[in-house]
Amino acid sequence: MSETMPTAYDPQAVEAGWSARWEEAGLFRADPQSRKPKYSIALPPPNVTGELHMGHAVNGTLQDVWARYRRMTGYEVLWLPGTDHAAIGTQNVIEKQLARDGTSKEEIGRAAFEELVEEWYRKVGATIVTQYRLLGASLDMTRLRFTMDLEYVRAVRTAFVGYYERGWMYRGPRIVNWCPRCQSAISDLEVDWQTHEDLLYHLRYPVEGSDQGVVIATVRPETMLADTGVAVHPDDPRYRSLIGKFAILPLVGRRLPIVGDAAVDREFGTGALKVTPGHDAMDYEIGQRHGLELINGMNPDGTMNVPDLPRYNGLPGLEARERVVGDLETGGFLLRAEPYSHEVGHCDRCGTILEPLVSEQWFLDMKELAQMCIDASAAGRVRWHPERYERTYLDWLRGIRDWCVSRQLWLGHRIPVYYCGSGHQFAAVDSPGLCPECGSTQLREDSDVLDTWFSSALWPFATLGWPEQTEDLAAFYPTDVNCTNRDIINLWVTRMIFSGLFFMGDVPFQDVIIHSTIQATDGRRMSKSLGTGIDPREVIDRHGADALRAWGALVGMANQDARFDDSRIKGYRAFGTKLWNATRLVLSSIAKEPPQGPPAPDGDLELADRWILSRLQQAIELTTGGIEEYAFQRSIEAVYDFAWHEFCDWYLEAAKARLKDGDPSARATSLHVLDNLFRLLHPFMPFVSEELWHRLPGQRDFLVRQSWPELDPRFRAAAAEESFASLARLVEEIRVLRQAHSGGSRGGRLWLGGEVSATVRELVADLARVELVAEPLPGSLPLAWGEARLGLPARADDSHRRAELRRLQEELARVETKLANPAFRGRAPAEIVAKEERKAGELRSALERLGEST
RNA sequence: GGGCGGUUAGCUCAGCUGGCUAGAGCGUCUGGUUUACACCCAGAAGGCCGGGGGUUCAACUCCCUCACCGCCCA
Repeated sequence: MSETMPTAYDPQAVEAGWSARWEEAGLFRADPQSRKPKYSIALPPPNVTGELHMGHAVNGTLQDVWARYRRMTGYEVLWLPGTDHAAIGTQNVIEKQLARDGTSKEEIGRAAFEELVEEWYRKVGATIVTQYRLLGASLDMTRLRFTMDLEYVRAVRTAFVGYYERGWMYRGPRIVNWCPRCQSAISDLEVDWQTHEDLLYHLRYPVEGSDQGVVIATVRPETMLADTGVAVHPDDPRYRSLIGKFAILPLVGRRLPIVGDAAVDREFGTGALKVTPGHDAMDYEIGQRHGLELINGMNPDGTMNVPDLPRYNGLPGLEARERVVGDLETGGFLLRAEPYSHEVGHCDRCGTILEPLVSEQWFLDMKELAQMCIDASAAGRVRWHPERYERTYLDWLRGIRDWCVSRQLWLGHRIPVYYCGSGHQFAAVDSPGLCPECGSTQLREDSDVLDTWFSSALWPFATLGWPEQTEDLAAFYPTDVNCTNRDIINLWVTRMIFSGLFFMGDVPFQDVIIHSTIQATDGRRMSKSLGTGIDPREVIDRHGADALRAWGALVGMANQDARFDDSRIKGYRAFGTKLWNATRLVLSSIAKEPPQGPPAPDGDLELADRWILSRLQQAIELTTGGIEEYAFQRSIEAVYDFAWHEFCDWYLEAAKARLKDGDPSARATSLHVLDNLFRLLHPFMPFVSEELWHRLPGQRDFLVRQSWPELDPRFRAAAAEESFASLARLVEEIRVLRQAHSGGSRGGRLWLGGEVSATVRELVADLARVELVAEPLPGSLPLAWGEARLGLPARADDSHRRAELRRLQEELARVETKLANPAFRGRAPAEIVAKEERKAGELRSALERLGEST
C-alpha cells in the first residue's frame, strides 16, 4: 500500500472522491425499520436567497460531528437536509434582478415571475447541495426537502386549518408593520430598529370653546391628517380639566375628543398626545378604548390617502411632511421643532422605513401556544445550550403578541381560506369545489400568502411526512438536536417548539444548540454587501474541507462570536500533513508483514508502547467527553495534542528503530494507535481520516460504519506514564543544556547514575542524541532532573546554570513560604499540601544536584 | 432604559465545579536535513489575566464596582 501513497498530502485529491463514494454506498441513508436506537437532526434549511456562507459551514460541521459520532456509537441516524423558500427574501432578490434589467414583476406579470422563481429555486438549491457535499456533510440526500414541495404545501395547509378550526386563526384590521416597498405586512420580529436623528415638532391644537390650546409633540407631523383624538394622562393636573372637551385639528378642522388614558407618558414631550389610531400601535389601542374614529391616511405604497384634502392627497410621506409643517407654521400652529433622537423601524429584508398601518391581516392567537412553550421549558423538555438563551426565549414568550402570519407577496404558501358569494368563509386543506354552507361554487381564494416562518415552524415533522403517519415520523420524531444561530431563536426555534407541541403533542427536539456567529477577520459582520463575506468554497480550495471543519468545530460552540482566522485553518491543514506522514512511516515498516492483531495489554510491550497506549486511553476519554458535553474544542485539542505531540513527537521517535527492525509489539502498537486515532478524528476531519484508515492493512469498509473507540482500563499504565514523563523531562533538559552551551542538536556524552534500566538508557541516548559513557567525564555538567552528567565539547560559561539555580531557588522559596503558613496547612485539603511538599522535595534535590561543584 | 456576552502573549483564542512555573495555534528570534514530515524538528523570547475593592489558607477563576467593545430587547 505504501508504494502507492503519495509523499505529500493533497487535501483536494483526498477529498475529491469520498463524498460520492459515501453516498453511493448509502452510508447516510436512514432506515426507519432499523432496530438500533434512533438519532435524528433536521438541518436548519438554508434560504434559497443565496449560497452557503461561513456560518452555514460551521453550522453544518457541528451537526455532522454528532451525526457521524452517533453512527459510530451504534445509532440509526437521520440527518435530513433541505432548503427554505424564504418568500419575502427571494422575492426581493428577484425583484432586484428585474430592476437591473430595467423591468419589474408587475411588467412581466405573475406567470413569468413564477417561472423566474422556479428557475432560481433550482439553481440555488443545487448549489447549496453541492456545497454541503464539499463540506463532507453526511446528510441523507435521498430525503432532501424544500418548503415548497407538494407534500410540504399540504402540511402547511393542514397546519393552518388545524389552528383555524381551533379558533386561533383570525382575520381583522390591526396595526401592522407595513413595508411600502414590499407592499406587505411583516411581523414584529422582522423589524430592524435603527437610531434616527429627527425633529420633534411641538404643535398647538386649539381647544373648542376656549382661547387656550393643547400642545402636542410628534416626530411624524404628517400623520396628523388622520388624527381622531387627543389623549392626556387622567392624573395629570396640567390637563385634567380638558378631558371631555374637544380640540380642533389644524388644517383639517376635525373635532378631536380629548380623552384621559393611563397609557400616556407624562414625561414625553408636553405630556399631551395626538391620537392617530390608523398609524400607531399605541394610538390604535387608545382609540379602541375610547371609541375614537379610525382613519387610514396612507396608501399601501406609502403615499397620503386623504381624498378630502387634495392639497396633500397622494403625496409621498416626506413631501407631505414638509407641506404639512409649512402650512402649520403659516397658520401659527407650529411652536417649535427640536432635534430628537429615536429608533425607527426598517424592513429587515429591504431596508425601507416601515409605516405602522391599519390593515386587514391574518393573526394567530398566541396565548395558549406561548403557555405551552413556557410549560415545556419549565418541565425541562427543551434544554438550551448555552443555558442563557432560555431567557431570550422565555422573555419573548411572556410579552408575546399575536402573530401576523399573512403577507402580501407573489410567492409563498397561499392562505387556504375561501370566500363564497354569500359571504361565507372557510378553510380547507384541499381546494374545495363548493361552499360547505350554501353549496355556492362562486369561490374566491384568499389572496395573501403565509409568513415563511409559518412553514419553517413545521420543519421537524413536515419533512418526515406529516400529516401522514409515516414510518419516518414514527421512527425519527422528535429529533434530538436543533443547532442554529441566535438570530432566529424566536423567529424560528420558538415557533417550531409550539408547532411541535400543538400538532405532534411533543417538543420537536430536546436540545437547542446556539452556535457562535462567524465574523470577518477584523471583527465586523460577515456580509456580502460589505465585502467581508467569505465563501467556504474558497477556504476549501486553499486548505481543504477537513481543515475548515476542524476550525469550525473548535470555535463553533466556544464563544458568542468567532472571528474568521485563516492561519488557524491553515494549521489544521498542516495537521493533516502530519498525520499523512506519520502514516507513511508506520506503513513503510509494517507493509511486508502486517501485525496479526491489536497489542495485548498484558503482553510483551515495551515502555514506550505501554506509555502511548495509556495516553490513547486519555485521548479517547477527552475526545468522547467533549462531544458528549457539546465542547468540541476539548475533543479537537485532545486529538491534536495526542496525535502530534505524543504519538509523533515522542512515540514514533522512540519506536522508530524497533519499527524498522520488525519488532512485533511496536508494529502492533503503532497500527492500533493509528486505527483508533482515525476513528476519533473522523467526526471532525472525515476525509483525511477515511483516506488514511483505508490505507492501513486489511480489508476496509467505511470508517463511519466502524465502532467508536472504547476505553480499555487494562491499557492504563500509571507507572509507565510516570517513567516516560521523567525520561522525557531528562531528554528536554539535555537538549536545552546542549543548546545553551554549544548549540547543535546532537552530541555530548551522558553519564546516567542511579538505578536506570537499559531500556531507559537507550531511549534517552536515542532521543537526546547523546553517547552514553560509563563514568562521569571530568568537567561534565550536572542535570537538575536526574542523577546524570553531560559532557560537552565546549564550555562557554556558567550563566545558564546560575540562571537555572536562581529560578529553582525562587520557586522553592514560594513553595516553602506556603508550607510554612499554618493557615495553609490547617485549611487546605491534605492532597494539596502533600502536592506542595512533594514539589518542595523535588526542587531541593534538583538544587542539590545543580549546586554540586563543577 | 432593561438584559446578555466579551476584555488573558505581537495577532486569534483556550483555561470546566478556585489549588502544577497561566497554555495553544500563528507570528518573531536562535539552531537543525543519518530518507515519515521544512505544511518539518529542537529551543528561546514575549503576559501587573481591562482598572479598583472584597471573600478565601489560596483568585485568571467567586462577589461588588468602574471603564471600554459587541449583541439582543423595549
